[in-house]
Amino acid sequence: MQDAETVSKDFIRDIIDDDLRTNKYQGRVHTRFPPEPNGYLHIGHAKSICLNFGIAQDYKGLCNLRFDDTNPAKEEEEYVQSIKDNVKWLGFDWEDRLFFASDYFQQMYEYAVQLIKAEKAYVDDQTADKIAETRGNLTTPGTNSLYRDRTVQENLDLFEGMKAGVFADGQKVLRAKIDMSHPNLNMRDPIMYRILHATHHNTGDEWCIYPMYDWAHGLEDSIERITHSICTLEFENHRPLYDWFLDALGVYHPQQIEFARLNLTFTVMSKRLLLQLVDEGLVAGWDDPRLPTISGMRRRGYSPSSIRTFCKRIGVAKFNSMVDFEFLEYCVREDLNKTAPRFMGVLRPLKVVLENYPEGRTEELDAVNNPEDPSMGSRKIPFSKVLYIEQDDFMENPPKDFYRLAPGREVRLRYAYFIKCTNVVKKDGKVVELHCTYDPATKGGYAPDGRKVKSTIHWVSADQAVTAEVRLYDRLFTIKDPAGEKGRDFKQFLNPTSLEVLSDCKVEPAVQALKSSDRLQFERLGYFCVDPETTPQHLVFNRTVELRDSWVKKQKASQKT
RNA sequence: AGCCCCGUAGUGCAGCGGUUAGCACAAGAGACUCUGGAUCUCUAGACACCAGUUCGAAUCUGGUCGGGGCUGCCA
Repeated sequence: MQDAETVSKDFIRDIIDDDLRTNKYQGRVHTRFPPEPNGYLHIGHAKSICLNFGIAQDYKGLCNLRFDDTNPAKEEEEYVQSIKDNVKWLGFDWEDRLFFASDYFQQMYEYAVQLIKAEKAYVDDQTADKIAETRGNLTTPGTNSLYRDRTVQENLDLFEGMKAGVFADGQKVLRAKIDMSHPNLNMRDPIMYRILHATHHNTGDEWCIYPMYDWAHGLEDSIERITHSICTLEFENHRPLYDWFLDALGVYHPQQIEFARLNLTFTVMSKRLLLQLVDEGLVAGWDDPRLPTISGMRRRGYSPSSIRTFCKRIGVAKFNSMVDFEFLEYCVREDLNKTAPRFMGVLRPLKVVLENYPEGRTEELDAVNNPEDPSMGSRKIPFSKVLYIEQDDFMENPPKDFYRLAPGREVRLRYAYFIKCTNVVKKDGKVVELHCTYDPATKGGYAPDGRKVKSTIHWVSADQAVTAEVRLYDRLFTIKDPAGEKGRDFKQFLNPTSLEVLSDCKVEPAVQALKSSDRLQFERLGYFCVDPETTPQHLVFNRTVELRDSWVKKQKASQKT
């Protein structure tokens, strides 16, 4: 499906329009998505992916996938693979433009030599502590390093030594010579290279000096002839540095543009915090369906197009915002409503015996696969004397606005017959079985006498029912902004009931034809998908999202008053 | 505190000197319905504040207030 819809342009596209008008980049539009492979991508990254690849599509330009792998201490091959998978799954194609910052290490090194020769960079022997100390702070300027005025030759020799591995980690750094009293801290002689005797996922042990983000990123963009380098707001203060390096080198100079990152209610959106949840076993892994990771959402049952639509609709701006989780849910429901085949399944079964239905008889009834899309056809569902219905669909003493099944009440079984409850079987005060009568004249769900029922409920024939496991997910946290509580550990806000496993669910036999990751709707319950752990002997479904439920909403509203 | 960025319904965005300030979600009411789903209709709800420029300001300017970012050899 397409996500085309009329959305007005954002400020970034306005800038691009201007640049096109003034022919700033000879009509080119070239963006990039530059993740660091130090974790799994999340919905916030999806926003950036949709922005960067989306702009390239809109303007018939190009978008590169580039791994910003300048820190071997944190980066791993597993992450590279997952990121590639995620971008592809979201529906974007980098074609032959898969790049790594580490591919440019040699060229960056040569650029650094160029800066040294121009007396714009120097090797500093100070310790990390000393460098931090002499940087000054928000209100007081920093002070110059006493190694700041080394000769070009001395710097060249030392830098070569750094590269050759003659120094230990932290013993020396290469710094840009800018201004230790600059009001922007980032401009106080920022570090360009640090020594790290670590094995890099891509370059192995070839290098023991690694470039810092500020030095590397602009070069990567410049080398790839990026036109618009789009990043998040926290890099705003780094833009002067980005510009300074490229100007000092006199190389091709893209434009950095910053936008606000996505925040979602009831979750956390930081790789560091997500890593904690995974490492401490608080969730089942990076693809735990409760996580806002792309892999987690995929396993939860979100479709790529629903995520793309969401990213498009939230827009892009320059102020920090917090998007309601419900909005994401709205986007999946909207998509799945049109695309997911319907089935019947009972989560918490309540046995129903039809007293007047012949023993041993079975019928095949017609059911529509998707009322929103007739082209999806129909299927047969078995019907017999003993059925299961949802426990929630029966109340012994119902309030008057409950219009499902109750003693003496008649309801419709979807695609089947009208039934009326005649008797309630209880055990230890708990309802364990219902006796009902069915009206043979209402086959297919219509009464020839035109009488109406208040509600239609779902059911499964007991003999043919397949037992399945269903995993119900709820929000991972109990408060809107768990990471925003100052001085408190976000983990104390974890929702203890974010996962509920039901192991005795009864589903109609047709679901056995579904494959891993297939998405579906269990009528009246919500959208689900087949978990990868499913086997023919043991079906496992994940609930993606519930259907909107005005009955539940009503109940909650009345509870409050 | 210094520097930078930003303030439009509950939420997310649009509005680019003249609009009854628009859209979507959420909320409320109703219609329809073999999913209390979907769909349709309607309702309520915002320019942070104060000056100035202008015939005219949500839009331009200055100030006030409020929010965010920055003091890693992370990105």
